[in-house]
Amino acid sequence: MIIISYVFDNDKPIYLQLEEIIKKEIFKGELLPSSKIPSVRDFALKYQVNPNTMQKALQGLEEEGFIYTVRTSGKYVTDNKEFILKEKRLVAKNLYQDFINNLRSLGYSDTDIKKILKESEI
Amino acid sequence: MIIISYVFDNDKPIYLQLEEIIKKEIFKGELLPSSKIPSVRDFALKYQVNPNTMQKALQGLEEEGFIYTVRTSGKYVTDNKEFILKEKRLVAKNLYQDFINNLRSLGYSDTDIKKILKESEI
DNA sequence: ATAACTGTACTAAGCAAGTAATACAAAAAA
DNA sequence: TTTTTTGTATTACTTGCTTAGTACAGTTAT
Repeated sequence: MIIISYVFDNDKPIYLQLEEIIKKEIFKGELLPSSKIPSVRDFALKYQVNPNTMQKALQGLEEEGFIYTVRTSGKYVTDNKEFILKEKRLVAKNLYQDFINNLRSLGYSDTDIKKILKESEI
Repeated sequence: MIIISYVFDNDKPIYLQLEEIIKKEIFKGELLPSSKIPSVRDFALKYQVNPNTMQKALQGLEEEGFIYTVRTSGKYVTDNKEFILKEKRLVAKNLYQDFINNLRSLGYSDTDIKKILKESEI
Protein backbone atom coordinates (compact mmCIF):
# COMPACT_ATOMS: atom_id res chain seq x y z
CA MET A 1 0.00 0.00 0.00
CA ILE A 2 1.43 3.31 -1.11
CA ILE A 3 0.68 6.17 1.27
CA ILE A 4 0.36 9.53 -0.45
CA SER A 5 1.42 12.36 1.85
CA TYR A 6 -0.73 14.98 0.20
CA VAL A 7 -1.05 18.46 1.60
CA PHE A 8 -4.64 19.60 1.46
CA ASP A 9 -5.70 23.18 1.08
CA ASN A 10 -7.56 24.49 4.10
CA ASP A 11 -9.70 26.74 1.94
CA LYS A 12 -11.54 23.90 0.21
CA PRO A 13 -13.30 20.78 1.47
CA ILE A 14 -11.00 17.77 1.34
CA TYR A 15 -13.56 15.68 -0.49
CA LEU A 16 -13.64 18.18 -3.37
CA GLN A 17 -9.87 18.19 -3.51
CA LEU A 18 -9.88 14.42 -3.59
CA GLU A 19 -12.32 14.50 -6.49
CA GLU A 20 -9.96 16.73 -8.42
CA ILE A 21 -6.94 14.62 -7.62
CA ILE A 22 -8.57 11.36 -8.63
CA LYS A 23 -10.09 12.93 -11.72
CA LYS A 24 -6.61 13.98 -12.76
CA GLU A 25 -5.36 10.45 -12.21
CA ILE A 26 -8.00 9.34 -14.67
CA PHE A 27 -7.11 12.11 -17.14
CA LYS A 28 -3.46 11.21 -16.94
CA GLY A 29 -4.15 7.52 -17.39
CA GLU A 30 -2.78 6.63 -13.99
CA LEU A 31 -6.19 5.08 -13.39
CA LEU A 32 -7.16 3.22 -16.54
CA PRO A 33 -10.67 2.91 -18.01
CA SER A 34 -12.53 -0.18 -16.79
CA SER A 35 -9.96 -0.81 -14.09
CA LYS A 36 -10.96 -1.43 -10.52
CA ILE A 37 -9.99 1.29 -8.09
CA PRO A 38 -8.94 0.68 -4.50
CA SER A 39 -11.72 0.13 -1.96
CA VAL A 40 -13.08 3.13 -0.12
CA ARG A 41 -11.13 2.18 2.98
CA ASP A 42 -7.88 1.50 1.15
CA PHE A 43 -8.18 4.68 -0.84
CA ALA A 44 -8.85 6.58 2.37
CA LEU A 45 -5.78 5.03 3.92
CA LYS A 46 -3.68 5.89 0.91
CA TYR A 47 -4.58 9.56 1.16
CA GLN A 48 -4.76 9.59 4.95
CA VAL A 49 -8.36 10.75 5.16
CA ASN A 50 -11.47 9.46 6.84
CA PRO A 51 -13.28 6.76 4.85
CA ASN A 52 -16.44 8.88 4.82
CA THR A 53 -14.56 11.75 3.28
CA MET A 54 -13.25 9.46 0.56
CA GLN A 55 -16.68 8.01 0.01
CA LYS A 56 -18.13 11.47 -0.49
CA ALA A 57 -15.45 12.19 -3.07
CA LEU A 58 -16.10 8.93 -4.91
CA GLN A 59 -19.84 9.55 -4.86
CA GLY A 60 -19.19 12.87 -6.54
CA LEU A 61 -17.07 11.22 -9.20
CA GLU A 62 -19.78 8.62 -9.76
CA GLU A 63 -22.45 11.32 -10.20
CA GLU A 64 -20.22 12.97 -12.77
CA GLY A 65 -19.82 9.70 -14.62
CA PHE A 66 -16.15 9.01 -14.02
CA ILE A 67 -16.62 5.85 -12.00
CA TYR A 68 -19.36 3.31 -11.39
CA THR A 69 -20.15 0.98 -8.55
CA VAL A 70 -20.78 -2.74 -8.43
CA ARG A 71 -22.15 -3.21 -4.98
CA THR A 72 -20.14 -5.46 -2.68
CA SER A 73 -17.63 -5.87 -5.51
CA GLY A 74 -16.04 -2.48 -5.80
CA LYS A 75 -15.81 0.68 -7.85
CA TYR A 76 -14.47 0.92 -11.37
CA VAL A 77 -13.32 3.64 -13.74
CA THR A 78 -15.78 4.18 -16.58
CA ASP A 79 -14.90 2.40 -19.81
CA ASN A 80 -16.00 5.43 -21.82
CA LYS A 81 -12.68 6.76 -23.09
CA GLU A 82 -14.44 9.32 -25.25
CA PHE A 83 -16.16 10.76 -22.18
CA ILE A 84 -12.89 11.03 -20.30
CA LEU A 85 -11.21 12.84 -23.15
CA LYS A 86 -14.09 15.25 -23.61
CA GLU A 87 -14.17 16.05 -19.92
CA LYS A 88 -10.46 16.69 -19.91
CA ARG A 89 -10.83 19.13 -22.77
CA LEU A 90 -13.78 20.78 -21.10
CA VAL A 91 -11.81 21.33 -17.91
CA ALA A 92 -8.99 22.86 -19.91
CA LYS A 93 -11.39 25.12 -21.76
CA ASN A 94 -13.00 26.28 -18.53
CA LEU A 95 -9.60 26.99 -17.01
CA TYR A 96 -8.84 29.15 -20.01
CA GLN A 97 -12.12 31.02 -19.86
CA ASP A 98 -11.79 31.64 -16.13
CA PHE A 99 -8.28 32.91 -16.67
CA ILE A 100 -9.43 35.35 -19.34
CA ASN A 101 -12.42 36.49 -17.31
CA ASN A 102 -10.27 37.06 -14.26
CA LEU A 103 -7.90 39.23 -16.24
CA ARG A 104 -10.85 41.21 -17.53
CA SER A 105 -12.20 41.69 -14.04
CA LEU A 106 -8.86 43.24 -13.11
CA GLY A 107 -9.46 45.83 -15.77
CA TYR A 108 -7.38 44.44 -18.63
CA SER A 109 -8.76 44.95 -22.11
CA ASP A 110 -8.76 42.23 -24.74
CA THR A 111 -5.91 44.00 -26.44
CA ASP A 112 -3.93 43.92 -23.21
CA ILE A 113 -4.65 40.23 -22.75
CA LYS A 114 -3.55 39.31 -26.26
CA LYS A 115 -0.33 41.17 -25.61
CA ILE A 116 0.22 39.35 -22.33
CA LEU A 117 -0.33 35.96 -23.94
CA LYS A 118 1.90 36.78 -26.88
CA GLU A 119 4.81 37.93 -24.74
CA SER A 120 4.62 35.04 -22.30
CA GLU A 121 7.08 32.25 -22.43
CA ILE A 122 5.87 29.22 -20.57
CA MET B 1 -26.86 55.22 -1.34
CA ILE B 2 -26.40 52.65 -4.05
CA ILE B 3 -27.18 49.13 -2.93
CA ILE B 4 -25.13 46.48 -4.70
CA SER B 5 -27.07 43.24 -4.99
CA TYR B 6 -24.02 41.06 -5.16
CA VAL B 7 -24.29 37.30 -5.17
CA PHE B 8 -21.69 35.80 -2.91
CA ASP B 9 -20.15 32.43 -3.45
CA ASN B 10 -20.97 30.00 -0.69
CA ASP B 11 -17.61 28.29 -1.08
CA LYS B 12 -15.62 31.21 0.24
CA PRO B 13 -15.95 33.48 3.29
CA ILE B 14 -17.81 36.66 2.42
CA TYR B 15 -15.11 38.87 3.88
CA LEU B 16 -12.53 37.40 1.49
CA GLN B 17 -14.83 37.92 -1.46
CA LEU B 18 -15.37 41.50 -0.37
CA GLU B 19 -11.61 42.00 -0.26
CA GLU B 20 -11.31 40.81 -3.84
CA ILE B 21 -14.20 42.94 -5.03
CA ILE B 22 -12.89 46.10 -3.43
CA LYS B 23 -9.36 45.35 -4.56
CA LYS B 24 -10.64 45.15 -8.11
CA GLU B 25 -12.43 48.46 -7.70
CA ILE B 26 -9.06 49.93 -6.82
CA PHE B 27 -7.32 48.22 -9.74
CA LYS B 28 -9.96 49.49 -12.12
CA GLY B 29 -9.79 53.02 -10.79
CA GLU B 30 -13.36 52.94 -9.56
CA LEU B 31 -11.87 53.76 -6.19
CA LEU B 32 -9.17 56.35 -6.78
CA PRO B 33 -5.87 56.67 -4.89
CA SER B 34 -6.11 58.98 -1.88
CA SER B 35 -9.88 59.06 -2.10
CA LYS B 36 -12.02 58.41 0.94
CA ILE B 37 -14.04 55.23 0.87
CA PRO B 38 -17.49 54.86 2.42
CA SER B 39 -17.66 54.29 6.15
CA VAL B 40 -17.69 50.74 7.43
CA ARG B 41 -21.41 50.96 8.14
CA ASP B 42 -22.27 52.50 4.78
CA PHE B 43 -20.09 50.05 2.90
CA ALA B 44 -21.76 47.20 4.75
CA LEU B 45 -25.15 48.58 3.81
CA LYS B 46 -24.11 48.94 0.18
CA TYR B 47 -23.11 45.28 -0.07
CA GLN B 48 -25.82 44.06 2.30
CA VAL B 49 -23.47 42.46 4.78
CA ASN B 50 -22.96 42.78 8.50
CA PRO B 51 -20.73 45.72 9.50
CA ASN B 52 -18.37 43.32 11.25
CA THR B 53 -17.96 41.34 8.07
CA MET B 54 -17.11 44.48 6.14
CA GLN B 55 -14.71 45.61 8.80
CA LYS B 56 -12.88 42.31 8.58
CA ALA B 57 -12.54 42.73 4.82
CA LEU B 58 -11.25 46.29 5.16
CA GLN B 59 -8.78 45.24 7.83
CA GLY B 60 -7.44 42.68 5.39
CA LEU B 61 -7.04 45.31 2.71
CA GLU B 62 -5.29 47.59 5.16
CA GLU B 63 -2.82 44.86 6.14
CA GLU B 64 -2.05 44.36 2.47
CA GLY B 65 -1.47 48.06 2.03
CA PHE B 66 -4.37 48.99 -0.21
CA ILE B 67 -6.09 51.31 2.23
CA TYR B 68 -5.18 53.21 5.37
CA THR B 69 -7.16 54.50 8.27
CA VAL B 70 -7.41 57.93 9.82
CA ARG B 71 -9.14 57.22 13.06
CA THR B 72 -12.46 58.95 13.59
CA SER B 73 -12.12 60.41 10.10
CA GLY B 74 -12.42 57.41 7.81
CA LYS B 75 -10.55 55.04 5.54
CA TYR B 76 -8.73 56.05 2.37
CA VAL B 77 -7.26 54.32 -0.64
CA THR B 78 -3.46 54.38 -0.59
CA ASP B 79 -1.89 57.20 -2.57
CA ASN B 80 0.83 54.84 -3.79
CA LYS B 81 -0.12 54.41 -7.43
CA GLU B 82 3.04 52.46 -8.10
CA PHE B 83 2.08 49.91 -5.45
CA ILE B 84 -1.39 49.48 -6.92
CA LEU B 85 -0.01 48.92 -10.39
CA LYS B 86 2.58 46.43 -9.18
CA GLU B 87 -0.02 44.48 -7.24
CA LYS B 88 -2.30 44.38 -10.24
CA ARG B 89 0.50 42.98 -12.38
CA LEU B 90 1.40 40.48 -9.69
CA VAL B 91 -2.15 39.19 -9.52
CA ALA B 92 -2.19 38.83 -13.30
CA LYS B 93 1.10 36.99 -13.27
CA ASN B 94 -0.10 34.60 -10.61
CA LEU B 95 -3.29 33.95 -12.54
CA TYR B 96 -1.19 33.04 -15.54
CA GLN B 97 1.12 30.74 -13.62
CA ASP B 98 -1.80 28.99 -11.94
CA PHE B 99 -3.43 28.52 -15.30
CA ILE B 100 -0.32 26.94 -16.78
CA ASN B 101 0.25 24.74 -13.74
CA ASN B 102 -3.34 23.56 -13.82
CA LEU B 103 -3.05 22.56 -17.45
CA ARG B 104 0.13 20.65 -16.64
CA SER B 105 -1.58 18.85 -13.78
CA LEU B 106 -4.19 17.65 -16.26
CA GLY B 107 -1.44 15.97 -18.18
CA TYR B 108 -0.81 18.52 -20.93
CA SER B 109 2.78 18.95 -22.03
CA ASP B 110 4.33 22.36 -22.62
CA THR B 111 4.07 21.72 -26.33
CA ASP B 112 0.35 21.05 -25.94
CA ILE B 113 -0.09 24.24 -23.92
CA LYS B 114 1.70 26.39 -26.46
CA LYS B 115 -0.56 24.97 -29.11
CA ILE B 116 -3.67 25.69 -27.05
CA LEU B 117 -2.62 29.30 -26.45
CA LYS B 118 -1.72 29.83 -30.07
CA GLU B 119 -5.01 28.53 -31.39
CA SER B 120 -7.16 30.39 -28.89
CA GLU B 121 -9.13 33.41 -29.93
CA ILE B 122 -10.22 35.43 -26.94
C1' DA C 1 -21.95 72.45 24.33
C1' DT C 2 -24.36 68.94 22.04
C1' DA C 3 -25.33 65.69 18.56
C1' DA C 4 -23.88 62.85 14.93
C1' DC C 5 -20.49 60.19 12.77
C1' DT C 6 -16.01 57.91 12.51
C1' DG C 7 -13.33 53.46 13.62
C1' DT C 8 -12.74 49.82 16.99
C1' DA C 9 -13.32 46.13 20.45
C1' DC C 10 -15.60 42.54 22.75
C1' DT C 11 -18.75 38.90 23.72
C1' DA C 12 -22.11 35.60 22.71
C1' DA C 13 -25.02 32.89 20.02
C1' DG C 14 -26.31 30.25 16.18
C1' DC C 15 -25.80 27.98 12.08
C1' DA C 16 -23.91 25.13 8.43
C1' DA C 17 -20.53 22.17 6.66
C1' DG C 18 -16.95 18.93 7.10
C1' DT C 19 -15.27 15.26 9.53
C1' DA C 20 -15.26 11.17 12.43
C1' DA C 21 -16.99 6.98 14.59
C1' DT C 22 -19.87 3.27 14.42
C1' DA C 23 -22.95 -0.06 12.72
C1' DC C 24 -25.40 -2.54 8.99
C1' DA C 25 -26.17 -5.44 4.60
C1' DA C 26 -24.68 -8.21 1.03
C1' DA C 27 -21.39 -10.73 -1.66
C1' DA C 28 -17.01 -13.00 -2.09
C1' DA C 29 -13.35 -15.62 -0.18
C1' DA C 30 -11.52 -19.00 2.85
C1' DT D 1 -20.29 -22.20 7.24
C1' DT D 2 -17.48 -18.63 8.81
C1' DT D 3 -14.69 -14.80 7.94
C1' DT D 4 -13.42 -11.08 5.28
C1' DT D 5 -14.32 -7.43 2.17
C1' DT D 6 -17.28 -4.56 -0.25
C1' DG D 7 -20.39 -0.27 -0.25
C1' DT D 8 -23.63 2.36 2.59
C1' DA D 9 -26.29 4.72 6.29
C1' DT D 10 -26.73 7.10 10.57
C1' DT D 11 -25.39 9.78 14.17
C1' DA D 12 -22.60 12.95 16.70
C1' DC D 13 -18.71 16.11 17.15
C1' DT D 14 -15.99 20.05 15.81
C1' DT D 15 -14.80 24.01 13.60
C1' DG D 16 -15.27 28.39 11.53
C1' DC D 17 -18.07 31.98 9.71
C1' DT D 18 -21.73 35.06 10.25
C1' DT D 19 -24.62 37.68 12.81
C1' DA D 20 -26.05 40.44 16.63
C1' DG D 21 -25.76 43.48 20.36
C1' DT D 22 -23.34 46.65 22.97
C1' DA D 23 -19.92 49.80 24.22
C1' DC D 24 -16.08 53.15 23.88
C1' DA D 25 -13.12 57.05 22.09
C1' DG D 26 -12.24 60.74 19.25
C1' DT D 27 -13.49 64.10 15.57
C1' DT D 28 -16.65 66.79 13.02
C1' DA D 29 -20.85 69.19 12.35
C1' DT D 30 -24.66 71.78 14.32
